[in-house]
Amino acid sequence: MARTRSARSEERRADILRAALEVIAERGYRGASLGAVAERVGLTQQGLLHYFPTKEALLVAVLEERDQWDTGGRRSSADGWRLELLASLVEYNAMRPGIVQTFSALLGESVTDEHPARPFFTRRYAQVREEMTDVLRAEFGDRLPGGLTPEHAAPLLVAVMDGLQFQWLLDPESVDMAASFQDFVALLGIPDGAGAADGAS
Amino acid sequence: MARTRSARSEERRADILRAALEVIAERGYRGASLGAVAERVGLTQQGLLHYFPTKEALLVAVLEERDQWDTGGRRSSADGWRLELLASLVEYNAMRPGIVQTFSALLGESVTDEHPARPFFTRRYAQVREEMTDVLRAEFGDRLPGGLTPEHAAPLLVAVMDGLQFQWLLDPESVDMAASFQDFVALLGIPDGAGAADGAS
DNA sequence: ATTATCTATAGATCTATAGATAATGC
DNA sequence: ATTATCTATAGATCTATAGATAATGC
Repeated sequence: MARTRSARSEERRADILRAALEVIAERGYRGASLGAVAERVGLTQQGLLHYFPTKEALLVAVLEERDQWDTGGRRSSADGWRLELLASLVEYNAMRPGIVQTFSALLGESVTDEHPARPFFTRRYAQVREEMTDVLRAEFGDRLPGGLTPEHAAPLLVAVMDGLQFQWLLDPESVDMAASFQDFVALLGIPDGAGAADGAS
Repeated sequence: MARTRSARSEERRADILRAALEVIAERGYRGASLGAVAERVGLTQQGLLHYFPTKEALLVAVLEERDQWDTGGRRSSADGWRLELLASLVEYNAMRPGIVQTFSALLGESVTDEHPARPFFTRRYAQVREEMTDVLRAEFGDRLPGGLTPEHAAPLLVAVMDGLQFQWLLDPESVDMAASFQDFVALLGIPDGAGAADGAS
């Protein structure tokens, strides 16, 4: 029943999503107006509603795209991922402040009551913690060199990534997100202080 | 010239600030309306503006109060604080989801462009990292047992606290904020895996 | 025919200003 | 007098609906 959309339409939708990411990065979801997004793609606000019938539908599409972006580039299950590869993801993110800002702003807003992104983030974090747990267990077994179990390390890993993003967005000059994450990886993965980071911050 | 406000007025202001914290927790700063705050203290929106002349002035007052709350209860300098005491702060926070939600929402919003809380958070995080560094150096010297320098450990400590708050707010059943933070402290402070956490998550 | 856009507009809000009136404090 | 509140209201937005018109795809 889901008829295929024309290529032209698909392009438009992609343009709108791109614009929405930008506007949300600048003003958050609540602060973003459909008019501002529409303007960026050369449409009226009502023209935009032809593609996404409500503001919330647009948000959902943005979140879905993210989901795909996150999971699409990756092999299905835990294998193929390594702790070490996470570090390169963080490095990659450090080159895309726009995207990081969009999703940090959405994550922040999502903790407020009845925010439409809240169920998405709740689900997603549960899933990410599980995946991380699997990744760590595959790599290290039931106990990491640093002493934690995979179950205990997973939420910390996620917390460090998110927390560093906020500090870095607020003050990119003072926070080296990738280097700090490496420090944390060293802490998890290396039992004694031998290989701990030493570079400039 | 700054005349002392009457006790009655001071009380009203305190009530308004309390109400503002609640409304911001529920809807964020951008989503919070002066009318909603006013209603909670039994004033009209215009009546509230007698105490705080603009919405931004109210936000600033909320942030200042936080600053005082954070720094007020504490001895001035690094000494007196210990890594271990941070853990009890996290435990304490786990009992006050409202406050945590308010400030997590504000932190999240603040990464958007020109958000009025942005300079506040930028300044505050730089300061907190410095303080943490001092605390760690006072306790451990130039190298923590886990191998990191105080400068490297500080941003991670802050990141873990913030990141865990988001996960916990989104899903309090699944995330034990205090226990996870303890896990991290163990990682920082204990060289081998001997004392690493083992309790239920 | 269907899809893409536009104009017009209803209906909600929201912040902030102006100015009146009631309550308090010397 | 000064402080605390209120009513009235201007001026901006914002989302979403209705319905017309232009462009495309069979």
